[in-house]
Amino acid sequence: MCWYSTSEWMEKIAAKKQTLAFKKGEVIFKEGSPATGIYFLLEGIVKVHKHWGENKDLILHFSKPGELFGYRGLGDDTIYPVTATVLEHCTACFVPMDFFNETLRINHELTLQFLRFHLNELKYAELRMRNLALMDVKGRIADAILMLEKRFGKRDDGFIGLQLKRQDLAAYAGTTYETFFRMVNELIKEDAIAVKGKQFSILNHQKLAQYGRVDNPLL
Amino acid sequence: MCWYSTSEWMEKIAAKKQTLAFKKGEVIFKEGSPATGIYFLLEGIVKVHKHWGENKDLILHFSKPGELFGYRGLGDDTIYPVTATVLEHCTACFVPMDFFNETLRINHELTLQFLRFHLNELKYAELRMRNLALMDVKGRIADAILMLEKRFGKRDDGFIGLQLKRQDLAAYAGTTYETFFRMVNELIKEDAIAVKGKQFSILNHQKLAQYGRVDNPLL
DNA sequence: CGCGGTTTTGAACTAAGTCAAAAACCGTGG
DNA sequence: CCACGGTTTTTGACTTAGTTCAAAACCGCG
Repeated sequence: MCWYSTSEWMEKIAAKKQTLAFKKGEVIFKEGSPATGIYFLLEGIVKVHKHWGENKDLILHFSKPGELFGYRGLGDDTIYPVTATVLEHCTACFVPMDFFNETLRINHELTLQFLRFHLNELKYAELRMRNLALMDVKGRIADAILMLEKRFGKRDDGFIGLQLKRQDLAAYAGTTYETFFRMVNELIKEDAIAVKGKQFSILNHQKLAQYGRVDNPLL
Repeated sequence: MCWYSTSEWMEKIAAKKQTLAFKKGEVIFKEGSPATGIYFLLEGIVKVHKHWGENKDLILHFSKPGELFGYRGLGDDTIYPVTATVLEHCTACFVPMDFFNETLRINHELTLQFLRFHLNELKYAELRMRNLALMDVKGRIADAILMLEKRFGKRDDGFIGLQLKRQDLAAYAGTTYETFFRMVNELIKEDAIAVKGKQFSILNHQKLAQYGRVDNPLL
């Protein structure tokens, strides 16, 4: 996910531009509002999500320090197609759209890396499309948990290095709170995972992967 | 969708490289097989899809002449994450991966266009993710039909310029054949669309858009 | 004319969503 | 240290959208 890992560009940016702080629960930008720039996350966790109807939304992505978000505002129309909300207090460095576009025009290496990054994002998005359309809820939840461990690692005690509300986990798996809850219980009963408060840990990757799927690039 | 429209690159390619012909029903490349290159479609229609389980699959995209497909094989792993199957007899020009990558390395303008294209693809994929997760079937079918008209235009008699099997339409909307059928009946009864064999036409965009959604960039 | 593939319909079934209401948990301020 | 109010968590009962299965009817075509 770190397309820019070999790029010095980001460091330069981070040093030069102003950094902003956002507190838990704050909305950084909202679906439908004009896209003014992209953000480079220095600390904290952000969720990127899309909503539908009154109180439904689907979480597309959790961003962690060192990653970009808001780049979905680039492209043909300059409106954020997603909302970004702070899950854990964060600081981010804001890069105005013009500046970023200009940089892309000039820096071929960066453009290539950015392209590469998006190719992977696209693949992942399409994988999830299929999962949402064809896989059952249990499988999607299994995938969600595997993804979390992969992306946020696990601590010494085995629990995943990121604690989320069940509501958010459910919204990532594309299901309701209650259904999520029931499925998690089943997974616990089957000794596939263990849960303690907001902490999740995977006991049996094998079993979990049976529900989810092998060909997930994030696993 | 025509990211390359202003690029001369494609013409050069099409002139230089060999073109291949595929007949209806033929699989051009298959999910999981090594990605050898990308294709530039000259004639015909191709569906790009992902499968799951025995007999389920989700259609991600219909490609028409003048478009690329197979670029999803680019990126970190060089395995096609999708299958491409011919819907209407087609000819395509094959561009080996190495060559394409090399071109990207050299041609900055092309890279930028390609990036732009993918940003839009990503947005669209994420929009559809949300639709699959949160919208009901009727809405997704409405969207599918609107998308078809938008992308393939309508003929003089008002019918959409592409005829698909219901099976494929259902697979695009992420539902079963039978459900698709029933929903289409409802839409007909409500005078939102008209159907004649494989031909679909939209009678009331307004009504259709109510089920689907305004914020679809393809509409 | 008959055969293979669609289309159409009905009925049964089930996965998942919805609603509602305890129970547990948590910070915070007295 | 406890009580309080609000947010999560946990459960049960119910509803329903959508799938599945199975069997007609239909249609184009060799």
